[in-house]
Amino acid sequence: MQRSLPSTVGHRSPMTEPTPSTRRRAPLTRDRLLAAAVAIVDADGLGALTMRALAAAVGVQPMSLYHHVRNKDEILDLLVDAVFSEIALPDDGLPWREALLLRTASVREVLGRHRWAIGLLESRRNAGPATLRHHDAMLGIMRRGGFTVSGAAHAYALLDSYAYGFALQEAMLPFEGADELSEVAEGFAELVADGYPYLGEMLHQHVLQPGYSFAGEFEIGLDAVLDALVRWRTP
Amino acid sequence: MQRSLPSTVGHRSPMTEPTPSTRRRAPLTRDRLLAAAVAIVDADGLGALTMRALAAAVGVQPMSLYHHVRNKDEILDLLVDAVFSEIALPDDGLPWREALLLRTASVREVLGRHRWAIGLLESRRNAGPATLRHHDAMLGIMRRGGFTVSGAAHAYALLDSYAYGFALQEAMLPFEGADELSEVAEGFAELVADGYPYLGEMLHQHVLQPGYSFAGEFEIGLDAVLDALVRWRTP
DNA sequence: GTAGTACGACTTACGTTGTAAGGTTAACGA
DNA sequence: TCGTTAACCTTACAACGTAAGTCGTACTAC
Repeated sequence: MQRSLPSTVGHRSPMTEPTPSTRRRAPLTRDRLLAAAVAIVDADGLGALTMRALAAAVGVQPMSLYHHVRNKDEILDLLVDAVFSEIALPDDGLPWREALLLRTASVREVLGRHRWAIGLLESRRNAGPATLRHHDAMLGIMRRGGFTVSGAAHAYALLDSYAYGFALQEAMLPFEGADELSEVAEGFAELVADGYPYLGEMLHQHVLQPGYSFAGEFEIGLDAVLDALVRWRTP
Repeated sequence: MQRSLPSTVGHRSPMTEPTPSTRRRAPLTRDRLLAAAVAIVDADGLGALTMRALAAAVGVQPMSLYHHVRNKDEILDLLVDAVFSEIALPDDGLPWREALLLRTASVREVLGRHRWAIGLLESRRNAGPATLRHHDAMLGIMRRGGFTVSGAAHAYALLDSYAYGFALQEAMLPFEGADELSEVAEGFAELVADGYPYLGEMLHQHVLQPGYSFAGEFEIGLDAVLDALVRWRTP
């Protein structure tokens, strides 16, 4: 803003020379937007994803983003779809149990890599193309694996409930990694002594044992879930 | 600071007569705050819970809230703990399977009643007293039911993954109730025809059948999960 | 009584957010 | 040459969380 006008805002800047770089850069696509958005949330969490920050990341002014997405909500939808597109879908040839195991482990891996994703899932109702493709492929694996239609519905609901819920619990953990765990555990110790006997037992006889990690519970539970699915296959 | 300085903003309002009502109302407690907060989010969702809205609901100015809570985050922690305190904990005398079934159904019921809760869980790392009490009671049920310590850990992780994940999936559904469902389904029909054969099959042969509701999947999956737990009991 | 003090409310103000409204420029088709 | 259009920019606004400070009241201690 410059000196001339004293009081009025003077929306007239000296038009900071058309910034030749502005004119020559690639014209910004939804894909570039999305990639930048993923980078931001991966690095600094969902809270860091503001329209201004995103604009800065791709080198434009905030309002320019609205030429490529309807609003911030649409960006969040794109993020969710991007997450689904990262989940590995096993080869068609694999036996159903192995296929489901691989892809469900992939769900956990992807949700762990993008720890913001679980929080987004809850609020999104608009499934994107990658999401639909993913669900269709999963149903295909189960149908070809001998599950009835309603059986596949039951199995899929159970499997994904487990995967999402596990990821959610990991996000809720008050610690991250073994060192933080022992910190938290110490603080708990006395608190637990009076009033929470079973939590204390769990803490000392299981959680604080060497080699423990909550992540390890995942395969144990997944194995049990997969075993449970057979009831919905045609005999 | 007082009158002398002329140019400063003059923080001096004519002191709108002490509002006798102000002086006579009950002096606002964390509990009243919490109740008002729950009412707001139940009615209009998490987005409607602003410090200003909450203040208005309890009849004070926004900043007065900070005498009772450290910041908004603490309110969210209180909300989560309030949710846990609503989950029914069955009598000690019940057989473990029945007890786990009842309380897990209660989890779903409570998370369904407060549909904002799942979204909050993910971001909260500070377990409140009701939460700790709840976990302790659950572990107690399992330990007395014959589960080993590590077995109880496995079982609890699986059971809650299922419960949370199911609630999360319910929150993700693009429809709510049977009528909205058929709306969405119609829009899907052609989209599904080309490209998503298994989704189409599921839609027509299962989801669109009379009497279908995703909620019904809950007990089906829960039964399977409970069956799977026995492997972690002492023989 | 009267002074001291702490509590619980209030006011003001700041920086940040998403985005509505409209302006400017470069490229293109006629 | 002159629209038209796409992509970008500027300004402005209401709503947010909350820092900082003010003030009336009620409970104490003398």
